[in-house]
Amino acid sequence: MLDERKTAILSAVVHEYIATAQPVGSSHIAGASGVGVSSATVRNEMAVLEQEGYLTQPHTSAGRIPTDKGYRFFVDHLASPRRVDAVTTRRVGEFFDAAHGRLEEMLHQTSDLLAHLTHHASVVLGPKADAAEIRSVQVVRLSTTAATVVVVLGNGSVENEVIEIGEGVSDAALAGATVHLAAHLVGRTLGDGPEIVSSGDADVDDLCGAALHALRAGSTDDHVYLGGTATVAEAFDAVEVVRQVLHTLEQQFVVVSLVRDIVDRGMSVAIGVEHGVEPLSACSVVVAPVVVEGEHVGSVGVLGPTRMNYPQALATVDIVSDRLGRRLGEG
Amino acid sequence: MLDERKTAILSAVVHEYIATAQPVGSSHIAGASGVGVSSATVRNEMAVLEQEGYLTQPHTSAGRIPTDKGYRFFVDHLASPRRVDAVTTRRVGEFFDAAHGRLEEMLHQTSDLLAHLTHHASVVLGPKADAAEIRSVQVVRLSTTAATVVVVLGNGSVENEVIEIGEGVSDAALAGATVHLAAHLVGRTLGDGPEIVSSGDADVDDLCGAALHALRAGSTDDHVYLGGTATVAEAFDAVEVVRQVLHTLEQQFVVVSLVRDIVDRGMSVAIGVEHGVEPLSACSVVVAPVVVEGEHVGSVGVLGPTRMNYPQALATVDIVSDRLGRRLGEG
DNA sequence: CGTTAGCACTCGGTATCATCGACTGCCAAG
DNA sequence: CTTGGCAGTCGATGATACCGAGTGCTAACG
Repeated sequence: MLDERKTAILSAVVHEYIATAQPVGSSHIAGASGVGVSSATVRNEMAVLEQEGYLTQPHTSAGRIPTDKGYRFFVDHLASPRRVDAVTTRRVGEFFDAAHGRLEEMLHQTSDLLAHLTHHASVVLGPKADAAEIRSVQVVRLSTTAATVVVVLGNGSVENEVIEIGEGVSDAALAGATVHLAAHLVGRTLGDGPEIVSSGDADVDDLCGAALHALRAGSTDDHVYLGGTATVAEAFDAVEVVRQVLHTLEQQFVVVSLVRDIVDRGMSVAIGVEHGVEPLSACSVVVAPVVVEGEHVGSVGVLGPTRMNYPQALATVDIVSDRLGRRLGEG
Repeated sequence: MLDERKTAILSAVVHEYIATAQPVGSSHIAGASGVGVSSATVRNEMAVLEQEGYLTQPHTSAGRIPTDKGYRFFVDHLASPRRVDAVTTRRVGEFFDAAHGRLEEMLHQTSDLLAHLTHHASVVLGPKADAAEIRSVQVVRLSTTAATVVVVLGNGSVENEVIEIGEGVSDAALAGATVHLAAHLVGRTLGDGPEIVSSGDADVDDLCGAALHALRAGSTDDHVYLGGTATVAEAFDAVEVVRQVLHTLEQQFVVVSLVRDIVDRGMSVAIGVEHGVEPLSACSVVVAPVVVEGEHVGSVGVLGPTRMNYPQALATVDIVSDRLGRRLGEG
C-alpha cells in the first residue's frame, strides 16, 4: 500500500503532530532521525501522501497534518507494540489491588483512573444487569401504594426498581411475592426471560408481574461512568468545539451507543468521523471490551482529540480493561 | 446605605450587564427608563458607586461592571420578588407530576431539569442515608469471602455495602445476621447510632458488626448529581477559566462541601469569592434546602458566572426545591 | 447647591499595511 | 531518483493610525 519510506514519513508526521499540535514541515522530518533523506525528497513524498488522502494542509504554505485516514493507517500499521510505561503499569496494578467495596464505586473510580492516566475523557460501561446470576430478590413496602423490588446479583451489583401497588395489598402479599419471586429467579438471570407461574394468590401474582416487568425494563439500563470530562476543555482551543463535545457527552445514551457500536464492530479505535457521531467528529474513541470468563460484560474507553497519543491510549485502555476483567472475575 | 438614585443606577447597571455582558456606560443608564436624569449626573453617581466598591471599570475609558459587592447589594435589596415565569412553573409542575421510579433517577433528572431551566450547571444533593427510616436489611453472599448488605430506606433509596466475611462462614450465619440485623435496625435510622446486642453466635455477631460498620461508613456518603456542566463552556470565554471550573466540579467533595456550607450558613446565594473556593471565584452559587416535614434532607442549586440572572436563578431554585421536597414527602 | 452641557482626554478595538518566516512546488543539476 | 536552490504563498506578528464609547472635569444654569 505505502512503501517503506512513505510509511516512515507518515509515521514521523503523526508522531510530531501528536507531540506538538503544529503542522509539521518537510525539514522537520528530514532533520529527525529515521529517514535519511533530504527535505526536498520528503516534500515530494508528502505531496503524494496528500494526494492519497493521508495528509492535508491547513493552508498552502503550511506544514502537513494527518487526516483521519492518516491516523487510521498509523494505528493499523504503526501503533504496535502496545506497551505501557512502567509507571502506568504500577498505578493500574496498585489501583486494582486496592479496589474493593461496591461495584459501582469501583467502576466510577476506574473511569477516574483512566482519565488520569490518559488525560482524556474516559468511559466505563458496567455490566448489564441481565447477564448476572440473581442471588436474592426482595419486595419491600415503601408506602401504601409503592414498593421497591431489590435484586442482588452475583457480580455484586444491586438493582432496585419501584413498583406501584394496589392500595389494599397486604404485607403478607408482599412477603409472598418475595418468596415466590425468589423461588423462580434466584440462580437464574434476568436475561433468561424467566416466566413465573401463578402462585394461586391474585395479589401476589400481580406483584410478581409488576416486579418482573420493572426489572426487565431496568435491566437494560446501562451503568455508565464518565471521567475527566474537564480535559476536553484543554484538548481543543476552539471554545465551540468544547461546548459541542461536552454537550454530547452529557447525553449518556449517545456515549453508550457510541462505545457499544465500536466494540460490537470489533474495533478498538474509531477515528474522527468513523464513529458517525457528528458533534464528535474532532474526536477519536479508543475502546476495549471487558471480558470475564469469555463473556463480554462491559467496556472501557477514552475519548480525546483525533490528535491523541494512540499507542499510549490503546495500551492503557487495554491494560485497564484486562485488569478490570480479572478483578471482576475474582469478585 | 445607598440613596434611592444610586440604588436605581446600580440596579440598572446590574440588569444591563447581566443582559449584555458588556460594560455599561452612563448614557445607556440615562437613556433607559427609571432614572430621569442626565448622563453627567449618572457619571457622578457611578464614580461614587465605584469608590464605595459596588462597581468597577475594566479599564479607564470603559463602562462599569458590578463587583461582587454590587451583586450582593443587588440580590439583597433588589432581586425580589422571586417569581418565575409561567413556562418554568409549568415545566416544573409537569416534571414532578410525571416523576416516578427510583429516587436516584428522579434526583438525577431533577438536576437536568434545573440545568435546562437556568442554563447553568446544577447540583442536587440527595438525602443522606442516615436520616431515613430503615425498612429492610438483608445480607447476601457474593462469594466465599464477600457478602453484600442491602438496606432499603423509607425514602425509597436502597443502599448497599460490601463486607468481607470469613472463609468458613455458613449460609446459616448469613441468614442469622439478616434476621438479627433486621430485628435491631428496621424502624430505626442509621443516624440513631443503633447498637446490636450479641446474638450468642460469634459468626453472626461478626457479620452484624461488619455490616453495621460498613453501613455507618457508607451512610455519610453523599448522593450528588450534577447537570449541565457543558454550560460553563458557554458562560466564560476564557478557556482557562472553563478548564478550572470544570476541573473543580469534577471533584465532587468540593461541590458537596461548597453547597452544604452555603446552606448551613443560611444563605441562598454565594457570589464570587464569598464561597471561598478559589478556582470558582468567577462563579456564583444559588442554593436552596430541600425540606420534608421540617427536616432538611438535601439541597439543590445552580452554579454559574457571577454575571448570572439572580432573580431567575433564585426563583427557579426555590420552586424546584419546594416541589422536590413535597414530592419526597409524598413518596 | 445639585444638575447638566460641553469638552478634552483615555484607551481598547479594528483596520491597514509591511515584514517575516516557515512552508511549498518546481526545476535543473548531480 | 535525489537534491540543492529558488521563487512564490500565506498566516502570523507588529507597527500605525483611527474611531468611538466612555470618563472626569469645569463652568454655566435654575
